[in-house]
Amino acid sequence: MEEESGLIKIRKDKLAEIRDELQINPFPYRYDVTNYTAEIISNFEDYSSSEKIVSAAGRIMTVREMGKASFCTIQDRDGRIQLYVAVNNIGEKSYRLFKKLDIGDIIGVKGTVKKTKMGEISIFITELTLLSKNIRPLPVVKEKDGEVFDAFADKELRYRNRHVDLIVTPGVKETFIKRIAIIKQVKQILDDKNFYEVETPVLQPVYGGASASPFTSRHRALDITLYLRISLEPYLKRLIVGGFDRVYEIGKCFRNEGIDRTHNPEFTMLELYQAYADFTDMMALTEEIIEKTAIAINGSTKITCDGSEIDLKTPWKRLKVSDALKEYAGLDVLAMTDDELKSELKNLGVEAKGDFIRGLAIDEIFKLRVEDKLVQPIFITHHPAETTPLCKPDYEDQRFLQRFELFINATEIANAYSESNDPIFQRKTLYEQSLRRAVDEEAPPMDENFVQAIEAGMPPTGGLGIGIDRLVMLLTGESSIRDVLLFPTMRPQD
RNA sequence: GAGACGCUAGCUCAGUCGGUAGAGCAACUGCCUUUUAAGCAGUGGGUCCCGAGUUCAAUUCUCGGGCGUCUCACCA
Repeated sequence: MEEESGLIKIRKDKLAEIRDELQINPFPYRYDVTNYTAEIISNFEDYSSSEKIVSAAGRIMTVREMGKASFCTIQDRDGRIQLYVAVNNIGEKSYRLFKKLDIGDIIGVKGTVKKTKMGEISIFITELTLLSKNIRPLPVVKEKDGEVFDAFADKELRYRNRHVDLIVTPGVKETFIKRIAIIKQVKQILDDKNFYEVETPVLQPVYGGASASPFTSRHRALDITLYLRISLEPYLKRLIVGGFDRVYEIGKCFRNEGIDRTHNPEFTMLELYQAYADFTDMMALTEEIIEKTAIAINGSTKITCDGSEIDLKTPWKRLKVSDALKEYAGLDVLAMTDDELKSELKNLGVEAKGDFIRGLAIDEIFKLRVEDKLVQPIFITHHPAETTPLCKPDYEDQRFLQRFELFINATEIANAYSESNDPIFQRKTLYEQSLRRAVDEEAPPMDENFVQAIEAGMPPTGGLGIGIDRLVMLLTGESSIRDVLLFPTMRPQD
């Protein structure tokens, strides 16, 4: 049992008084809510002139008690409204109840809507029903003229007690409602294009589709190790083979890595696969998804992130990795010898993992020299072939891939390929990748069943992955992934 | 992984050049029938993150630990 603070004891005593002295059930079963606070305020003229009886429910957020008449404010799903609570209007017993109520209690009220002398739209209540008694006090956050006083500001407490944060911190709930709307909008765009939304296994005997350490679990009855997926790719491609010509999934992926401003161990990915398409189709689709969603959510393609003004208006710039290195770092990597690349890496302080691999070296230099300069939306294309085994080489130059990454605000937002569908090539590249486990523990193991699926014949396919959390960060202007995750991963206390 | 910073009342914070601590809000009691960061008067509330060391004495100094925030690095 947690040790009890005095404040909780006092509230428990009040709870008992409400039950025993007033003979009121503090936790009744239901309440007929016919009005939301925001809706009452927007319909004020109608409701006040017709003297309509409104019925609303919400949590008490402020109380101003004055003898025999008082004011308080309740908060419901998307707004607040002031209540005028007078003993003449609700009677002695209800007023005695009101005096025992606290900030944080949930009540139902009925009454008419009027403006007070000070001009604030209020429900002049005639009926008060306690719906739930709070016994653990909430932080009391006050506001005047948009200025917030005594904010619930400790981020650790906010993340560990998100339920409290959602109640008392202005704007938090709105961010998550935006997140919901963003996902809904993205799905709408894909559904309109006849994509099937599917669900694939989270628990997998073999993981793949990315280079990352997995979380490991154990199935007892089967006595096998199962991994939490690190990407959606391997199973979605099996569905393309299976004849679902357009599929997508928005779901959690898990990577056993560090936590920072842009990384959480579990995060939400959108991956989609479209048969008969290539990476240029994926570029067009990416532009459409993000531009349309931005307009649907913010009414504009302009956003502000970490102080940068960014315009998501399409079309976006496209630049090959090698050209980006020329433009942003002054390096002509195509003309550089291996030794020159090695020395550049050394200058950047990178230690080689295993044998020198030219393509990986170029990719590494790109990340360190170019990525943080990519603020406006840009498709970076034609990565070195060695960076992924799952993508088709470009027909013009087999050293590079038909791949792009979308960068916005110096962060990778999307990644897409013309998917590899040559089974001979695929078996070879995946096998070679599995050998890299000797020097790179994040290289995934061989997935024989996946290769057999490709051997069954996969149509030419374009694939696209979008980090949903990062997209939400962009469109809400949040700079930490924790602020767009309802319950970010935290180390437990104690 | 590195560095900086933080942890004191329910919340936001101050403070103690080493002598076990304060404010505002919240809470409690009283007054108040149009308030809105309501007001007025009064009252209570603390393992000062944990442990060790130094000291007559540690919340304060030193060391170690925990947790977090931020920045950097890593994470196709």
